[in-house]
Amino acid sequence: MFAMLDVRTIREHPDLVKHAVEVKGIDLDVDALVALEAEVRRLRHEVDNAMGERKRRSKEFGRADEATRERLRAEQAEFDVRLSATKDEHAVRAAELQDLMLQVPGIPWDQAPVGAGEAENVVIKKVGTPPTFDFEPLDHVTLLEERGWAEFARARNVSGERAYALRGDAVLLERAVLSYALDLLVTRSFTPISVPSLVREAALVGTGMFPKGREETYELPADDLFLAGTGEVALVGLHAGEILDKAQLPLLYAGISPCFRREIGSAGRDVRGLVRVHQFEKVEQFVVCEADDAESEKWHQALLDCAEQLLLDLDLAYEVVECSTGDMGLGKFRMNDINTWFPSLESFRETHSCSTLHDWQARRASLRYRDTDGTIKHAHTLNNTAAATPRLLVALIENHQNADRTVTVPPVLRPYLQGREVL
RNA sequence: GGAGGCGUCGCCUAGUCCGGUCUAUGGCGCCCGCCUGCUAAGCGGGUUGAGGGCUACAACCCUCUCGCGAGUUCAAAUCUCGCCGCCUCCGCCA
Repeated sequence: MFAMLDVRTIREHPDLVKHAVEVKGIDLDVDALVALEAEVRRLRHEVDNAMGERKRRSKEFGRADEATRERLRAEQAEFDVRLSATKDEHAVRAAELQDLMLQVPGIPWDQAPVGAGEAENVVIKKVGTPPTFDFEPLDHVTLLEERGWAEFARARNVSGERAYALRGDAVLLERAVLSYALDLLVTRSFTPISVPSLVREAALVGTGMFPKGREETYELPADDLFLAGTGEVALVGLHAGEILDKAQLPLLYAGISPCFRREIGSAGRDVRGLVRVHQFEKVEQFVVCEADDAESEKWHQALLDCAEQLLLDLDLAYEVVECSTGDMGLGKFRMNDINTWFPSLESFRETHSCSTLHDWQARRASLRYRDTDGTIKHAHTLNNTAAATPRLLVALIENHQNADRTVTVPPVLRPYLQGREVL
């Protein structure tokens, strides 16, 4: 049974949910949900009692003689008609409830800026300065093409819009960034893990991607599978349905996987180059920790810090944004985007997104743990990008380009490129 | 793609052929208590999960839960079908 909030919480504190619905701009009738929940509970109770009755009758049948059995069979047939009618109604109403429950938002952080969307996000930190060039800098598409580092036209002939093929040093640089990100996380005790991109629907519902993000997701109907837009889907899915021991927490994963997004909602936007593509590589930070506000806050900061460290190491200017309630999405408690400077866009663009989901996602995926006192609780989950390429690659080559069309390699990446200082 | 085997309450396991006191057996582990200079052993009890009644998140009671779902039946761990997963072999293949 999926549930984003405990039904009890919704039942007993509908105002909390209503408030979340309002600030997140969600179309959901909480009163109707509460009423439906009561109805489902009533029907369930009715079914439970009838099942008990049926059980007793069945036992009586076993002890009865043949004449009595005939009578009991007849009675039971009549009884079953009513029981199955109630059962059917319960099933229908429970399914309706389920649909609504999947739309119940997580309660956002009380200090998150309230607003309808991205416009209300607040920049809370700026680090580094965008580079100034004493020559006319190129945008990444021109630079990549001049250096023979990418195929766009040819790739699009093969695979359609937003397709690309990296070539030569661009491939090596991409590999270097991803390797560096993975290694950075490993030094911080994250377990590197490669996860499937091909996932079942249940995994997408469990993460919270579905039902809302359905049209954003590639579907493979012949196999009842989907292409995940992020490694988070499989990372949550790995432990879905489990009851972990508290001693196993926190789980720290550095997940690596190809990611696929249809970009239906942004058709026509960023169609040039590598900023927004359908297929990309990502190293993802993912944490499962105990259900404690201070603990998940701690990990939120840790995930943010890893991403910031990476950008510092890559010598890129960035800003950290406190995302508004309308921008953060259905399940999130808190979201901080990190926007990195893109010279050709003359602006900061999202390269990382750090989210705390509290137990919202864990409830959906039924990811629980046994606490030291023996009680079973839903864990908290968090995630953040570590490095997503090729978008991050764009920032790297645009920011570090030189007048002679070479690109300076940040020192931390040189060990992954045979020590080369420029490409 | 083909053939076969298997999935029981943390782990292992009895039960499945011949449906009903299975409110699922036993062991290990774990928890509580007793005993005991300490520890171990021994003894007694507890130990799947979900929802509900009641409501103090205690006790007690009810329903569901033997991979998941549906079917047959008065009655399903047990019979039938579908799905999921694991194992073995054959074929094909990075």
